[in-house]
Amino acid sequence: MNTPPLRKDAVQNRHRIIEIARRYVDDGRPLQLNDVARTASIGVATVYRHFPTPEALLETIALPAIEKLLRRAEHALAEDDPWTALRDFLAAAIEVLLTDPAVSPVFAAATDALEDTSDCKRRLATAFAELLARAHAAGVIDSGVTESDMVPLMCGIAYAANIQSTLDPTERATLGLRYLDLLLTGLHRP
Amino acid sequence: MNTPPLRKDAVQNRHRIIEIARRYVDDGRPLQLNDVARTASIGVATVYRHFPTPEALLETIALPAIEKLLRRAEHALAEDDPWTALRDFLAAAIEVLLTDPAVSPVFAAATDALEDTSDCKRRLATAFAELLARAHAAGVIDSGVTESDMVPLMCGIAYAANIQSTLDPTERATLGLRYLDLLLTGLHRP
DNA sequence: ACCACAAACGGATGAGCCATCCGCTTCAAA
DNA sequence: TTTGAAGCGGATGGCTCATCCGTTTGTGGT
Repeated sequence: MNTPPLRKDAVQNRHRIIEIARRYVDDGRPLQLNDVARTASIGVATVYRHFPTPEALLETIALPAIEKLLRRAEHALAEDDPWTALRDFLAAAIEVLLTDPAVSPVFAAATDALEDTSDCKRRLATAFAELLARAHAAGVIDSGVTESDMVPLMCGIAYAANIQSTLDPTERATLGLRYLDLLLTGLHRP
Repeated sequence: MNTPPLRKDAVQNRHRIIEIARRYVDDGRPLQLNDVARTASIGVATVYRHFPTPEALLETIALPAIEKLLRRAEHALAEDDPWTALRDFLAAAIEVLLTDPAVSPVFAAATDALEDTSDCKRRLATAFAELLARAHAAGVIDSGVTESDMVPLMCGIAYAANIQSTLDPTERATLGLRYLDLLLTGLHRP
């Protein structure tokens, strides 16, 4: 099931595509494969061969940030106080969502283009479910709220902060953290 | 500045276009003007003449719902208790946002295609600002939250509820109201 | 060093969407 | 009924998308 290693010109092209694509998402330009190919001075077909759809490319771009978030979740599991653990992780999540524009579309998407993305999201969901379960067990959070509420709610906060298109990314992140705080006040049972 | 009345064949076409377009948004299909024209058995140019962009058509579709919301806001201003007034209005807003798929993109858009839309949004903002000011004056709401927070937050809640693409519109509305409740718990100062 | 072949490349190309332009039709005021 | 302005429609050129296939390039074996 494992694929043979890529040829060295292929890996080079792949990196170049990812590098150019990263600029596109950072600048908020739409990720059009033809366009990326031209900018990268690489044949269209090459880009399509590496990334069959814009989503696949976007997921590749977003993966490192999602993996980072996964590590944060696992790290949070080491924290003693369940509420602190949950809150800190959620703050990290908001920060990632608002800092890297590639991430939120990937979380919002119903289906994933890449196996890696699904894996990572699944593991993240597991870790987060554990964080939430501990908070529930300790009685520090509204008993009605589930894991399948939290992902959309986080995306919703990111969305709300992102609508403020006049603000720069840093300000948006701050705003997002404030919104999170409002929500958490609503969820917290001291 | 006021335009001459439309010819009767023109108004008929206009209605037909709106009627077809309404089906498109209700079904979640993308609102492509060429496509709408073909479905309506009307020339492409006619559609483009009435609605220069998809946004203009969408705003026309959404306007009645937004006007309804405006009336709800004005109605809420008659309510005595500032918190009840605010809460009821926000609940109505969520309900509209989640019931009519045309509305949230119009609110999320940074600029409006139609003068009418801008007018209506502006008046709604004014009424809402008044509701919020009363709540602040009565000290029943977090003092830091402003009107320019609330619109995005409402859109965020709608967005969060809409991500649950497996649910039907009614269930999504219920979910949205629950999310609103969580947020309001965080905002309320009894 | 060379060969052979698989892997990867690139761009020409056809399919499909968008929106405009302009010759024709229809309405309504006189 | 006439007349001209308002409205109509679809052919069309520009643009994006993604595939196909002839050519090039890297690699493992001799």
